[in-house]
This record gives sequence, structure tokens and C-alpha cells, in this order.
Amino acid sequence: MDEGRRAARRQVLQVAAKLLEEGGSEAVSTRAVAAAAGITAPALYRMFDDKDGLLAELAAYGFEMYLAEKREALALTPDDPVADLYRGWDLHVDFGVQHPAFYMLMYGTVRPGRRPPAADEAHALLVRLLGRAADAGRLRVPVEQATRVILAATTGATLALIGEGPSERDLTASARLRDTVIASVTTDPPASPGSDLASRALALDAALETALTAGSPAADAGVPLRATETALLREWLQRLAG
Amino acid sequence: MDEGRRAARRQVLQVAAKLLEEGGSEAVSTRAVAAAAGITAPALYRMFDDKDGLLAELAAYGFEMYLAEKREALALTPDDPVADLYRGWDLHVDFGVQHPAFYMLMYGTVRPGRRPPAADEAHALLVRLLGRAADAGRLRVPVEQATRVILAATTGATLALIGEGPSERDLTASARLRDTVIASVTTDPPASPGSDLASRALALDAALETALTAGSPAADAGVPLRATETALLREWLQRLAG
DNA sequence: CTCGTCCATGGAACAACGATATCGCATTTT
DNA sequence: AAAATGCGATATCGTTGTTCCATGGACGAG
Repeated sequence: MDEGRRAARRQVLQVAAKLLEEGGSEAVSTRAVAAAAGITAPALYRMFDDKDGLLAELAAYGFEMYLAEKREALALTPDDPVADLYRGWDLHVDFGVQHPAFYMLMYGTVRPGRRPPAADEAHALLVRLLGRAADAGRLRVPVEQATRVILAATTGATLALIGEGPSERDLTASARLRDTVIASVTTDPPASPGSDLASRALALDAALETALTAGSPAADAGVPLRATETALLREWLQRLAG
Repeated sequence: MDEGRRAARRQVLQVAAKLLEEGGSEAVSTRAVAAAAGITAPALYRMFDDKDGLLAELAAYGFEMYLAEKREALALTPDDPVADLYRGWDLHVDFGVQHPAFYMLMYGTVRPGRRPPAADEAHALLVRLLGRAADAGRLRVPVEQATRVILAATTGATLALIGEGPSERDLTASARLRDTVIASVTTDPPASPGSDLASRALALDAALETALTAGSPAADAGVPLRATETALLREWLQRLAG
């Protein structure tokens, strides 16, 4: 009857999860969990060794919920690895603001020595996402480094959002940080040569314009071309941009 | 004799800080602090109302240390607001990894309702730094938003570094995130027209190169210039870059 | 069917914690 | 000088994490 054991554990974890979501981490005491689960304190101590053991399994339970949500939502996108990164960020932040106590338990409790082993699954999911991006040639840094950067930024943004009350919550900062960080580790989709040429030509033309009109007369001292040459150059630039 | 009160408070806070740094947050119990400070529990409860009050003032004490370090180090730079942002990031992270327990108390304890009032000083310092950058025209987003973005990214990076053991600590991720985030809210320094021209000319030349060598022969279909014209254009671009 | 052994169980208890009331003493006031 | 007042320390309360020990039931042997 080992199955009964696991079912009992799961039921205890469910009631502990309910206590955590409703009353925060302070509501999760061994006595409260045991009483709410209809068992006695020593029984709970036989299931999970410590309170730390209970909290560790509770965190694992949270990661299960998190991964279930995330996998379900990510399965919809067929194959755009970078778009999956954006969706992954938003799902992570959403989970954090909708389950703040769980999120604090899962990501906010950092102890210099301890690393929650349950977090490795979520870590692996992010690594897999980034691995697919790397396989598609859309990553400009190693997967390992991209993982660290994205994870740090995501948890920072989520914890900041949790810290603000639900009223003054400003999602634009999270969105900005998301766009910036993801753009910094990924590369743009292969653009058509024409548009790339066009933008660069326009930029060079604008730079020439400012260089020529900066200091009134004889301003072309910084431009190592004759006036006729720059004129023809700018005409070609216009044609490239067109 | 109100001064004696404040001196006593300060001494209690100092011994509490020592307990915190040596034994982590678990070592900071009202009894331990009172015993180590040579006072009794009720005396400690008269100085600070609650344990939360003690922890709040302890966090304020930490922010004092933090701001002292930061102001001292930042005073050295005369006036390059964006460089100050980089230094501010590194100082923040350094403080976090060197005082993990204090950092967790100051930045890691986020409760949906409570905001530590002592953090406002550090927040104000960052706002001041960003305000100077904005005055210098180096900010491309409002100060408020830049503050949120930088603070979230910094705390995320620092908490991640604290979470890793002191052995496998990887500072490159923090540096990469720092460069990315700061670059995303600031604008490049007004470059001299010459160097600006040079970089843009080089970029356009590279784009031309890829456009020409992309698809084997007759690749100049996307370049609306004759072969001789592109040759002369590229020569001028080289001269601009030189 | 009865008995004995083994083991999970749960009530009770221990230690430490946050927090407070009661008592004694010193100082001040009339 | 006697009463009043304010302060600090001892003792205490309720709660938490954790464990001990007696109890009771399950299960195999005779």
C-alpha cells in the first residue's frame, strides 16, 4: 500500500498549498497543516522529515503547477523559438503575481548554500527553450549564459511586481525589461538585404547631414571627400534607401 | 538624556547587525539580540515596538552602510552620469554578495503590502543618479521607468549571485545584464561627427558586402547601382571610415 | 480461536520563540 | 519624611518546531 502513502502526501500538500495561497507563508505551520489535513503532528513528521522537507515538497508542488501551466500555454506556438521566449517571460511573471506566496517560496527564498532541487525542472525548461533558439541560429550567446541572464531578470521583475501592491502595479517596466533582455541574447530574424541596406544608407545620410551643417561654413573639414563627391554620395545613398 | 537612548539603540543595532552577518537571519531573535547587547527582553521591546520594528531599523542600518559605501565610491567620478550608473550597479551587486543576509533583509523580503521605508533612501539615490543622466540628455525613457527597470534587474542579478554558492559564482551574467539594461535606458554619448560617420560608413560597407555576396551571381539585383558606382561608393565609404 | 510480537499512532511534553504582566526598587514630589 | 510615580527585571503566557513514550491494533504462530 505504498500508493496510499503517496496519495496521503499529495492530499497533505494540497491542503498546505491552500493554506499558503490563502494565508501566506506564515499560515503554513506544521500544526496548522496537520490539523487542516486531519492528521496529527507526528504523522506529518513521518511523511516529511522536517518543516524544511515539507516546504521543499511544497515548492516542488508549486513548480508542478507552474510547469503544467507553462507547458500547456507554450504548446500552442508551433515553432518560433524567440516568440516562445517572450511568452515564457510573460507566463513566468503572471504566475508570480497570481501566486505570490508560492513564487516567494519557489524563487524568493535564496539561501547561499541551498538550491531547491525542484527548481531544476523549470530551469531545464528554460534551457530547452533557449536550446531550440540556439538550434535555429537565433541566439548570440551560449545557452548557459542566456539562461542566467534571463532567469535573473525575470525573477527581479517578478519580485518587484509582487512587492508593489496590486494597485500601482506597472507592467510596462516588466515589458521593457523583457524586450531588452531577450533582444540582447537573441539575434534578429534574417532580414532581407534590401531593407538592411536602406536603413543603413539612411543612417549614413543623416550622419552626413549633421556633419555638414554642424559648424556653419567650411564644415566639411571632418568629411574627407570633395563637395562634388559628397553630393554624388548622398544621391547614391538616397537611391539605396529608396 | 535622549542622546543616551539613541546611543543605546545604535549599540543594539550594531550587535544585531553582527548577529545577522555571522549567523544569518535565523540568528536574529529578540532573545539573542537582547542577551548579546546586555539588556533584557522588555528593554528591547521598549526600544523597538515589535520584532518587525527591530528588523525594519536593522534594514535601515543596512541601508546606511550601503549608502555610505555607495556615496563614497560615487563621489570619485566627477561627472559622467552614465558611467555612474555602471558603477552604481557594480556597487549594488558587490554589497549584495558581501552582505548576503543584510541584502536579503533589505531587498529580498518582499511582502505584497509592506514596503520598507528605509529603501526609499536608496531608491532616491538611484533616482538622483538617473535624474542627472536625464539632465545630461542621456536618458531615453522617463526617470521613473528607468528606475524600475534598473532596480528590478539589479536585484534579480544580485539575488541570483547570492543564490549560487560563492564557488561557482559567475559574474559575467551580471555584467552582461548590466550592460544591456543600462544601454537600453540610456543613449550613446554625442559622438564627434567624424567617428559617427566612420562607424556608419563601416556598417553600410559591411551591409553592401553581404548584399553582394549573398546569392552567388547577379546578386546585385537588390542594389540599385551599377557595378562601377558601387565600387566607387565602397571606396568613398572606406575613406569615410579611415 | 488465542496469544504474543512488532510497529505505526497520537497524546503529551520539551525547547525556543515572540510578547507581556507583575513586582520591586529608586527617584521624585508634596 | 512619606507618598507617588516611573523604570527595569523576573516570571509568565501562548505558539511554534520537534520528539518521546505509552497505547492500540495488525498479523503470524500455536
